Amino acid sequence: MTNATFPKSERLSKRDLLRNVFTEGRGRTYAPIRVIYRFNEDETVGALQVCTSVPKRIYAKATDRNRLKRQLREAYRLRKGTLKSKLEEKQRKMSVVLIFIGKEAVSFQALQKQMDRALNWLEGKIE
RNA sequence: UCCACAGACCUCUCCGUCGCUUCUCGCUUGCGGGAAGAGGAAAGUCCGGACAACGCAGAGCAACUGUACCUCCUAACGGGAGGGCGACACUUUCGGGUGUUGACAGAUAGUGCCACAGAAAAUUACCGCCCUAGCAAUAGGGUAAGGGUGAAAAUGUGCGGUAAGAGCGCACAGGGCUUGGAUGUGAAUUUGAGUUCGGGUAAACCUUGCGGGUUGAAAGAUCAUGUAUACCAGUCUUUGAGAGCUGCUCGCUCGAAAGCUUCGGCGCAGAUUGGAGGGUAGAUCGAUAGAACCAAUGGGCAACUGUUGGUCUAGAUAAAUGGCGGGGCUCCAAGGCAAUUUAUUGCCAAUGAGAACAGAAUCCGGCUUACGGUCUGUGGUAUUU
RNA sequence: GGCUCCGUAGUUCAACUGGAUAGAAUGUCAGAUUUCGGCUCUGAUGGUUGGGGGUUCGAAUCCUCCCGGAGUCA
Repeated sequence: MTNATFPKSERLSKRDLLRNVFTEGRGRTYAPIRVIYRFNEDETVGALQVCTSVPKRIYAKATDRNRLKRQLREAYRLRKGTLKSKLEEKQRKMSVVLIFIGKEAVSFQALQKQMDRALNWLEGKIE
């Protein structure tokens, strides 16, 4: 597995980029995970930036939201290698938002399986 | 055994591995090593502070707002400790004791309100009783004993007294106010004298004592980018103009609202010229060593605190504690083994779970609310020996 | 993170500053009218006044603690 880290530079935190993803991005849903992505030409950021989110409307307690975000981030971190290397190969930049929209928590194995399918779909979009 | 209350403690642990945040060391400057990394409530934002900006000539009154038995603790508090008084419960050898609890100043400073019912809800007169006038019906007056109403009815009982009655007088009992003595730092307790008998409501207005400038870290400071309608200075023009989460502010005249008195200072707005650099987005500081924690010892009934020694204990900014594998421990328990009282006790234990409430956001002291477990103490209850 | 405000039938609003059965419209249901339906008329239905505790003789109203919702501040 190549480079399974998740430093701060790979997190989507700039306000303009985040707003653009939600207004102009394209998305698809894989079981409990909603994926939204958008290509960008910002020169100050790296090739791939990701933001995780859990809606407050479904999970009212902060502890539940924190735990789901950690699991979502962990599943992404372990499987993102091929997507990132392909982006660097094709000289493209991508912003991604991962939203947990399930009504109840699922096991980590099931989450990871759906994450694989979502990342494969994103790889297919790089052309 | 169960229930209630009070107090103390804990919030699984260890190893490996892949990652996250901060600090630190090393060098090859983006990698490696090391250290640390959520709570008792981090919550609600209900109080009190620290800190910051703005305001402030000084002072008094008013207004607004909070608070309210006493003493102490504390940086401060509406918090806490101890005490007083009242209420309730239990108990009693009827002296009291124990426990729980109270927004516990003033209703004898004033104003208001007290529905329905009732004669009357606070200078009361419907029935009744009594007196006078009258043949009588009735009229005038006296009265608060009796009647019923209501949440609440003019202190209660007895005797005297009277036309009938009435604290009108007296005795006993009870309450209020003023005042003297004793005890106590004080609230207060106890006792003597005088006076008095005036319903409730202040979580109605209010009165009295004490306190409060306003706004809050999205406060505020700095940097880079960079330019206004904002700011400063000069000149000219005009009489009304701008601002506001702050007791709105300002020279003269008039007028409406904005609180007053003494007193100090000062023109406002528009145009234009020059200076200067606002907003937006970002970074850094604020910002983590403190009214800190732990231990020993001294003081105090206690809250708390003095001294000495030791420790460094989260600082993130879309927001850091997670994933996987293994061991231990605890709990639930299918089932197995042994013993006998044949339905109980003891031992072993696959599998499963590691919980409940819940995630720091400037920081402290409290309060309130949510909630799992262990231990100790007190009280109650039932059972067995 | 701070500050401010609100909560009454299924829905939209009342209830005169504490006074008794919490009222009106609309909705729903039933009946009448109509060949049938609508409109119309009549009647009924529906509330732990967001929840708990307190003050008071009495609370939707006053006080306090929670719960839920909304607005606002760079």
